[in-house]
Amino acid sequence: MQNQDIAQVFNEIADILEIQNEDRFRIRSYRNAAASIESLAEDINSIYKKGALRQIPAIGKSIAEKIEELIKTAKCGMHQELLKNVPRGVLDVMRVPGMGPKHAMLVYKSLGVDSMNRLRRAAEAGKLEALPGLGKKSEQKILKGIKGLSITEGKFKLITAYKYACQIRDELKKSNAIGRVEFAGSLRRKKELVGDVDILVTSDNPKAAMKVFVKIDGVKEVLAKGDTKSSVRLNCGLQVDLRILDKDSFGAGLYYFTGSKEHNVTARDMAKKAGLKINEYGAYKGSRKIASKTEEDIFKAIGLKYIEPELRENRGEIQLAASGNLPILIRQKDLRGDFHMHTKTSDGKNTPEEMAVKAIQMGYEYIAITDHSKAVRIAGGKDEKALLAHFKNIDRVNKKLKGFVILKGVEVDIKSDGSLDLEDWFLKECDVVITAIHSGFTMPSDKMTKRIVKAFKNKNVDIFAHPTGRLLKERQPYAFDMEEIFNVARDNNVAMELSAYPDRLDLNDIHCRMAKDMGVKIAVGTDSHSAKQLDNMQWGVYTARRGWLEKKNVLNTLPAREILKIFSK
DNA sequence: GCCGTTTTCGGCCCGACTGTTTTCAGTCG
Repeated sequence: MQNQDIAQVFNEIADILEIQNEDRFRIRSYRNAAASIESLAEDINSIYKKGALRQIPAIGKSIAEKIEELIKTAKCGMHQELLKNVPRGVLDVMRVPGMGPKHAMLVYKSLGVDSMNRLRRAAEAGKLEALPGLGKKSEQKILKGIKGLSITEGKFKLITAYKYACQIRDELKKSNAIGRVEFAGSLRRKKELVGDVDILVTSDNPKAAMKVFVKIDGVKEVLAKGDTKSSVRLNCGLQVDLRILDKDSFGAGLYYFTGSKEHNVTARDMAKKAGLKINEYGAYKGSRKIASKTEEDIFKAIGLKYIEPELRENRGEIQLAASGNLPILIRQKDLRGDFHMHTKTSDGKNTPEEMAVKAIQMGYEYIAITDHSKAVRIAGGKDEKALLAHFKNIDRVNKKLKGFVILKGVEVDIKSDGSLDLEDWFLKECDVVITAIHSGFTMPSDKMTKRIVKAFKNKNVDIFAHPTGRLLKERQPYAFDMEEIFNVARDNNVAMELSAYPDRLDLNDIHCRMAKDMGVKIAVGTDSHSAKQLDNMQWGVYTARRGWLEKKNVLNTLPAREILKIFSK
């Protein structure tokens, strides 16, 4: 049982308790526990072995016992009992927008609806309309909701959501009815996947502003329209919410709607204990408003240092903001180079020189060119001899460049037995050796761990690229023991890559934080296959910031001569 | 069910929108 599996059990328990109309605070406890487990960096099995379950936030006696039961038996008695009353299909039904616990129970009890299919059939047959509390409009909304689920499968990659959000922002800015425009929600926190886009604006004429919003090009349907809030769905399936805020309380609203929900709850709770109150209109002492204009004002009023949006996940940031010990997050301008990219020598589109020109424009001092090794044939991987010729070419380009250097590197494949795809004598010639897995993704965790450890023991290896191999919304990460790999990486001076490639973002935020805590260095690389893709660095920086990384944790903040010293080991 | 620098008992965030109602419940973020 992995962290995610256990979190899911507690979420299902919460769902069923909600359907059964149980005490809402008890329900929240299970939800909090699930969220807490999901955001753990460490494997919960090893926490259990250390006897430290109770030290996890939101885990008390009762839930700790259930975790133990799940680890030992892969089942939880209470969960099984609850599922006897409410089939799992009823929980699926709750994923439909507009179907909450009350309606789910209603359609189950009265119509026997226990699956998404049955819900669709009941709605199509007009059976929902007749139920108390539901009507024709609800039925239509539910039908639409079911369709929407299958189209979008929920979430969008950050880069995709950002692209749409920027288009809408630019349209809104053209209108006279709209003043300031800001993003909020998970988009502003730069989560790797975004469920919907939140946009906040000021307006002297809210009615006109809402009219502009719902008529923007690309809007497929209007889900809700009010004086302060409207929601639309775009043709691509993405939901966009617009909220109109007062100028005087914009900061309070921005803070509130940026979330996360868990962060807000903890911050409000803390404010409350200090005799204050915060809501989306301001911070209050009694009935007197003491701050509202900017986020900075709100933080100051409740006695906190400013918390960057990427940190607002209730992972300890509020406590550190209170004591003034927040990390100073890395910024893109701290980066002096990019370690991971391909050229025409393997599967890239540009030459080393073209890559260098773009990198110089970006203000970098160096790049490493790291083409594929021969085993990755599909990507035009090359052998030692071809790569040496390619290095000679890089030498020629380097002579032309002033104050900039191209490091000679390779992305060498780790074969299934853990050996590397190129000879040691060649790897010694390289300035930078990246290693990565490109095949045999399905081997069991212990075998995969051994495979990676063996590769790390090769003294020439500097960086482990896209460590988990996951592709967002496409491919699950392959299994290995992250804690052991981090230990071996630290002891052998191997850096872990944070791939800025927008489909990868690998390591993710939680693993970045774990690496930082364990003293493992991170190298942010774009894995670019064209000069233009070097711009993808921003997505890596966002994930690094979500992972609490500071300048000192990231290798490519160092000048080239220090990098060469470290990589020569 | 969890939690504790006012508490081991008594709290636990709260406002907007919708649809179905005749003053509000359900859902959402």
